[in-house]
Amino acid sequence: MKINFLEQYRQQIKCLVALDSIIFGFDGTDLKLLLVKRGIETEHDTWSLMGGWLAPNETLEMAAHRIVFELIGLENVYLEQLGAFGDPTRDPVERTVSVAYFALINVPNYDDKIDHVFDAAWFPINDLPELLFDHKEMVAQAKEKLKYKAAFHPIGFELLPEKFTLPQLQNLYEAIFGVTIDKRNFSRKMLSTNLLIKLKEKQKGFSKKGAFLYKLDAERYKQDFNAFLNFIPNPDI
Amino acid sequence: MKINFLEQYRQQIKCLVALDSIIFGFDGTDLKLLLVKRGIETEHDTWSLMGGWLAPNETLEMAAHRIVFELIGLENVYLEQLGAFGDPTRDPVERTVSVAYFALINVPNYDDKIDHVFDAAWFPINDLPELLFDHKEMVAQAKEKLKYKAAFHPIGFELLPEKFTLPQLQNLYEAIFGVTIDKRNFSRKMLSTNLLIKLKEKQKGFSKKGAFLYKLDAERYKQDFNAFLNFIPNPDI
DNA sequence: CCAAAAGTGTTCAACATACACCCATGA
DNA sequence: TCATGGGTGTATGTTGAACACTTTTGG
Repeated sequence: MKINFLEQYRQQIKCLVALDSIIFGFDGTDLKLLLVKRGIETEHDTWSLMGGWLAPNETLEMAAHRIVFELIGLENVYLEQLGAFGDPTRDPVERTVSVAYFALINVPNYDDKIDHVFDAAWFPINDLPELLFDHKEMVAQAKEKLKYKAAFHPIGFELLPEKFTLPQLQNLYEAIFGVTIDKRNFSRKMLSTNLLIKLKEKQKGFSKKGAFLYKLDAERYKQDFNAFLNFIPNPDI
Repeated sequence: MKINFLEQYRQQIKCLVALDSIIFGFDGTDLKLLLVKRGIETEHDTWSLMGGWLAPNETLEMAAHRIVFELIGLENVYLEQLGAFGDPTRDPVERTVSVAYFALINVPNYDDKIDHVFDAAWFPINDLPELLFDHKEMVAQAKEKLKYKAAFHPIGFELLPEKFTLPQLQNLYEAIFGVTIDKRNFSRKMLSTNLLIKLKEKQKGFSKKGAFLYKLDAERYKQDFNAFLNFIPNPDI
């Protein structure tokens, strides 16, 4: 039973290891997904997640960060692993195991950068084009995971600019969970977490009255990784 | 920017792809983990998760099932992906990306099979030996994920025999979440799900009075993948 | 008869939900 | 002045949490 252990390693197949990132963005109203046009001949009209290859001496997470940076110039985005996708038929060119990550960014904050990237565009989360390989399945899983996490953790704030209004925050949660929420109940519940600091300024230009801006209480945000909301309607993962 | 796409594939490094399974078991009282002694010379005294290599033409999940079957003879276990672990230093022999799965089984149901497997043993979940590579981290993440899932889904039942008592079920939840639960509140909440069918038999031999046995309502169990319990005390994942 | 585990109800507090009107402003 | 979106309070039902005694029976 016990064979030479180097032999055991030598006999095994090796796979290409790819990284694909599902990048969620929020523009204050709608939840969106950032896609790129695949730069290879056979699939040059197909939209795709941000993908690239694992390099020697980097961790999976480092690779995911590097690829997002190389493709669209974004650094320090919130990235979290979704899982590995390894169906032998998923990439017709060669057997590839892809590790998917999802990222959360605020659209207006980065718009100038992304605008200059050729063949990258935001799509409404519920109206996506055809996607490469098994990327559709990856997106579906990422949406579910986002729901789950957002129900218990304040990760939703990663999607917002530094200063935001309560109606924006409510739009975000409604987009994530695909529900409508009573604004009175929403504001009471949200403010009761004490994670928000009300500013003196108002957002101008969108509504006539203007809405008060809030920012995160950075201290509490770091410590309070407890269950804090309960908007999750039907956690099916 | 657009280079030949086959060239793009050819330039990349390839990695070994391993699968490691975290196998949780429950014996009616304690939550346990199934480990094997690593069968290679350099590490022959180190305990390890159930691991093996990805074969050509199988999916990741098929491979994980095959490996669990080959090592301990178990089929049709509940398996769910935990994620990929790819630190370049995690396996000192050669660069390996490992995809971890966790499994839930009922200990007494399979004890006869596992007893005959050389170098496999159950360990209490809170008293584990040193583990190979990054397996300790994998176990830690699996415990967190188990908490999360068990809070919303009836997956806990995978760990129980077909017939079980309410005190057993309560022990299980207490072991998963590391808390104590009031038995009156527990039984009321659990029975209110209508997922349990009370049998006429009692469990004999453990307590003097004997406890009524229950079984799952298979119909409802399949449909009712909704939030159904709320024992989750502090979901930190 | 006694030790050990099983079983069972009530009260109180906290939270979720439902619901409607006035305010501020730009056009 | 009016249309649009922002902001606020209350009442009701549900749910979670805390809490102690009786029952059964093997040893």
